[in-house]
Amino acid sequence: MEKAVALHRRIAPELVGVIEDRFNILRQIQFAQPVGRRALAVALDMGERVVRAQVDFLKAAGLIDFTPLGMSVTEEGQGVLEELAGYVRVLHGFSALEEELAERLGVRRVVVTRGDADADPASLRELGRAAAGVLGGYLGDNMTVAVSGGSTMAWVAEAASAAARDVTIVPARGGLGEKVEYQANTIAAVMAGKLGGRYRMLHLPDGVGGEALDVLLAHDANLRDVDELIRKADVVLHGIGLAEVMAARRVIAPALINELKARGAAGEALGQYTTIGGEIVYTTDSIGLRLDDLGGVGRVIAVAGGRRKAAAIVAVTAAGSRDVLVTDEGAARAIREIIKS
Amino acid sequence: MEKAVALHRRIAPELVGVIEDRFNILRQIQFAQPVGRRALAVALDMGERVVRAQVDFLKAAGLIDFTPLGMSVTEEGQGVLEELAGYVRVLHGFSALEEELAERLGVRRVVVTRGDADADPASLRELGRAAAGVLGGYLGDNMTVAVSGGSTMAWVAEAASAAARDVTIVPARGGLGEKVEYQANTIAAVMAGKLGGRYRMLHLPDGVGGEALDVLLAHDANLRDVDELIRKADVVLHGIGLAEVMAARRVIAPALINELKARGAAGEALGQYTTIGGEIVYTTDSIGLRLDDLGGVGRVIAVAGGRRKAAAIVAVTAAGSRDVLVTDEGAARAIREIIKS
DNA sequence: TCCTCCGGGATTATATTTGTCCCACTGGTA
DNA sequence: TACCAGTGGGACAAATATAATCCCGGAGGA
Repeated sequence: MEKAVALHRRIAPELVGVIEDRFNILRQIQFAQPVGRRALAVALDMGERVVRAQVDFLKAAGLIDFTPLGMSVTEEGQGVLEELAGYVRVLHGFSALEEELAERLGVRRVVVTRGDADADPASLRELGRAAAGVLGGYLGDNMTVAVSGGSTMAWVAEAASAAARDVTIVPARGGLGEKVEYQANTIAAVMAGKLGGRYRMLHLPDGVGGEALDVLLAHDANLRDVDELIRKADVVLHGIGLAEVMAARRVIAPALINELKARGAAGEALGQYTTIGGEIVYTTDSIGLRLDDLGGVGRVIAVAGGRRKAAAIVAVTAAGSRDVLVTDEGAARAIREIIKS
Repeated sequence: MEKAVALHRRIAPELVGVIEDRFNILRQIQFAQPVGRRALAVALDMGERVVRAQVDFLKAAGLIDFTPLGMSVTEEGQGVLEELAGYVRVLHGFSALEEELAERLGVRRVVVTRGDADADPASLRELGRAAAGVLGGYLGDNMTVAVSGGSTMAWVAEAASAAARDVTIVPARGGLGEKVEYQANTIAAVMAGKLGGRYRMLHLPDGVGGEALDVLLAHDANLRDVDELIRKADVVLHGIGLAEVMAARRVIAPALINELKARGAAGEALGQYTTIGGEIVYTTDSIGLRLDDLGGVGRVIAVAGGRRKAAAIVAVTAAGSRDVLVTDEGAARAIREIIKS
């Protein structure tokens, strides 16, 4: 059954709603039988004509009977209803989870994909595809997109496809010295390629702060230019990291790790470390967007998968990423466990 | 998977159509990749725009890739394709069976329902519903429908629902003295009630033939009237009986049974017994339609289920019932075994 | 070099869905 | 008895989705 549902979601997602509608109608009829078309429409908050179309179908399928007193489910309909309940439960699994997480995390929208990035790295591909789809939905002509680094974001860039013209991709924040293919600059370039747009780079060494940063900004027009572009981005797409993992990559690792641990940092995003309660406890020196400074930008889309990242996701969404969260089933279920308590 | 497929067929038949289309397109792409939209449309015998809509969907779902050389299936698409193949195989089970039987039996159309009437009498209900649906498809205003007797036909009558106005239901042939609820007269009346039409009766005692029949016809205007109506029927709906079972019900049973056995009678319909080769070996005395005399009427729909009836179905379709056969899975598979040899 | 076929865009024609009435009828109620 | 609320069914215009049929610039192959 699960296999069939997964296949259904994959190959004909537009018909998920049809099955849901018919299930709801059938259930409502069973609940209130004998009931009329109009009463049904009111109870289900659907148009009378829509209800009618579905109800005519159910009648033709022999699942309900029409009498002058109203409609009632047949014996066969009863049987189908029970089987359908199981199907819809599976079908609904994710959307229920999505709604629950959206509410509990205070995020506008949550998208859950199948799998668990920790258990099966291949599911990152699907996560990336889903995030790319969300991005496509928000993208318009001449927009600017700011992207962070990370392996997850690399998959998003890979899966992106053109949905608008003349987009500009910029790194969301100054560089973090890791594998080049996971750096924000690289990801911006790859994504620009996939989207058929332009990209700008942010050549900023790691760990530059204070006066040094001021000097750099004063002398580098390009840097100022890109920084300005970033702050006006229409869409920000960022990954979420585990605090300890991200900290371990930095030059000042030992000292930083201890400090973060002492302060209870759980997640990292856009150069800032935050506790599970949403308190920001450390900010790396750089330019560009910070997690606590997303006021000037448009939509913010966070992407992260794998159950190990659950706490980090909770932390980052609590601290500021308020629009869309794209995650996977493994992380989603772990998040639910966390926020339950 | 089987359960889900059955559920889909029941609750969202349009879903299976969509899935089939997308499966066919995906398979065709895999077969001919890289291939263009137009070439696909020709190969699949579909409109270019239709192919395009589906292909756009498959692209958005990440199952195929577009390149200037044409479309090709992605790795993910490959996986989905394999799962889909399993789904469609289950789905197609019946329609493949239907087509095979239609061809081998020389019948225009075969409809197979789930179950086996012998193993599970409840499946007769579904058989009846399917037959009623077929009937509804052929029915028009002011038409005349001739129906035979039998328990199967009783279910058909029960499941009938109005699809046209001013229909007249008549018994297809003079009475056979059995349970009143299975007599053609009764069934005509029930069906007329369900269809909101009129019915005519054929009050003819069993086993009346020769001179006695002539005398009756000469004196009974109603009889002549109904007989004429029957011969111009637009749709004939009849059951199929096992030769030995039907013969056993008759008054002259012992002698008749032996004779039929000697002549190799397998099936009975409309008062005539026929061998599996289609040769009619005995005709009961009565008026109305005979199996070998369906020239003047419109569509002929035969309804019978249960694997024990397989040979009888083969016999009757061979003898003359040439339009539609509605049967169940049990009978259908048994028929396939018979006609294979 | 041409020439075919590719994906994508655009426009028009056609179906389908949807909202919104009305109608005749039925069962319960005053 | 006469009503009345609620039923399924019918009808029709408006809105929307779908389909047919072009055309276009461009990439590969001959």
